[in-house]
Amino acid sequence: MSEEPRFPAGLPARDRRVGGQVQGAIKQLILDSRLGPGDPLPTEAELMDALGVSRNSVREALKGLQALDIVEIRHGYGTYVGQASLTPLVDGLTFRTLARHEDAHALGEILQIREVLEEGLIRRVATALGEPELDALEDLVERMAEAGRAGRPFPELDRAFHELLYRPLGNTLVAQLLGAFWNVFHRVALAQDWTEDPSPERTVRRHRDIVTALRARDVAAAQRAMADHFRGIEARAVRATRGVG
Amino acid sequence: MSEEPRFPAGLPARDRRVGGQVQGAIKQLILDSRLGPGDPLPTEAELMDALGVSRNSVREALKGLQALDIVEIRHGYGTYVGQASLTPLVDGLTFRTLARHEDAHALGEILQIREVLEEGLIRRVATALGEPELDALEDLVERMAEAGRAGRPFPELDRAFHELLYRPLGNTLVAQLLGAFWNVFHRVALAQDWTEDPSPERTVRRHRDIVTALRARDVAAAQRAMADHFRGIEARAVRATRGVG
DNA sequence: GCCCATTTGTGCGTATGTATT
DNA sequence: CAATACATACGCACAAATGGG
Repeated sequence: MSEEPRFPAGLPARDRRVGGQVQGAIKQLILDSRLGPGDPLPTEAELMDALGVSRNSVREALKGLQALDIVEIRHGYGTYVGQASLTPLVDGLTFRTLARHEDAHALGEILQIREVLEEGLIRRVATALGEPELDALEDLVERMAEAGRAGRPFPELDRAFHELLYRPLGNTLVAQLLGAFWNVFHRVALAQDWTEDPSPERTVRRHRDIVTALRARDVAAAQRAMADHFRGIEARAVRATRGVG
Repeated sequence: MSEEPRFPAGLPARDRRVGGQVQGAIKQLILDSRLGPGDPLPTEAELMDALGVSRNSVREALKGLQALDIVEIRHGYGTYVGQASLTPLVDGLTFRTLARHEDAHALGEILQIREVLEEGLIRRVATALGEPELDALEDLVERMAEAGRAGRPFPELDRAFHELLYRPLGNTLVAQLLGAFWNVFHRVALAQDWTEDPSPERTVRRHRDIVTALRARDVAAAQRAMADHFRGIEARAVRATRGVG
């Protein structure tokens, strides 16, 4: 077994895994250039010149970064720094949940994380919520009740409620994370049959209980209301999956 | 074949382009064929034939799926179904944290999520932990103390402690999620200067307090110990970032 | 409205690296 | 070691989209 140098003298030394190296180089370029979301990146031609690789390699690297929402590619216009959002997590988790053949357990895991997060967060946000925020939350509950009476589902209102609830924390990541889990959960649920809420008025009441507890500054009651809320979702989930299986 | 309506500009562009469609087709192929992690995928030639697109399009789509850990590409061997792990989240969050120019706030957000999660989880796991698990945790603490006395840092032991702690929950997602946040946090910290723990014995003691409280089946004390643990990390973080800024 | 330059998207051919048999 | 199968990389040509004159 000879340890001869792998690269002939006449050829430029090319690292293995050029694709991965190019991705790293582009990420480093963004960091070094202090570029923020929305800022334009060099064109593919400039990148292949700057990095000394072919256009295909540049494009494949950009495709990988696009999947991570690190870059954003606009056809016929240019490449830009992405938002680095949590959409890759949503895509990955939805696929993962759909691919594992026992959806019930996978959905239960997601649900438990949401529950732990929201139960802990509501305690932290309870004192930070002012009257205007509480009014806005109550308004959302009213619109939920309205939609429920009209027989319309209200996933957007539910989502908005939870997002608004934790806004005072100023933690943008936790909002996006909860949104991501919410997306995965409802997307997987949509891929199966159980989109209809069997008892909307119950769901509305649980949300109203949360607001009431918060208005009374009763942290423990708010936590209990949130736990009840998730117990309701859980019951819905096991009933649906049992019905399917 | 239905003609898709024009989407508003807000939608991510990759969902309506051919490249995105090829990604979706490959994902659907995996789901329809009931393939699991590690199973082989059709070769590039077969994919371009099956989907009616060129090799470049297939490769770019695969590169995107590889970034999401949905497929795994082995040079010269073949493409396989990936683990759908949370590595994309790690990559995305590390980049996001490094790209936002105020690392302190971004790290604080991650830390708060870890804290909320672990504080809620330890309550749920407290009753499920048996004597063997507690012994294993205590053993880890002993090895931490040993490493601390020898002046060696012990990030792996810290990581193992928290992973072992929540194993009885049987929630694989939460373990991976905590691991992902841990990775991001320490990777970003490594990209700056503050890798050294100023007071290892303090860190060891906080872990020991957690085990002690768990052994006494004192849930409230365990939660307090966990909160103290994170208070320590927080203090370390603000001190380091203040020193840098 | 049309044309045109720029930029990304797609397809094809070819050579090379890598792992299995 | 040779043959085979496959991914990796490069280069070129053309199509499609966008924005501006």
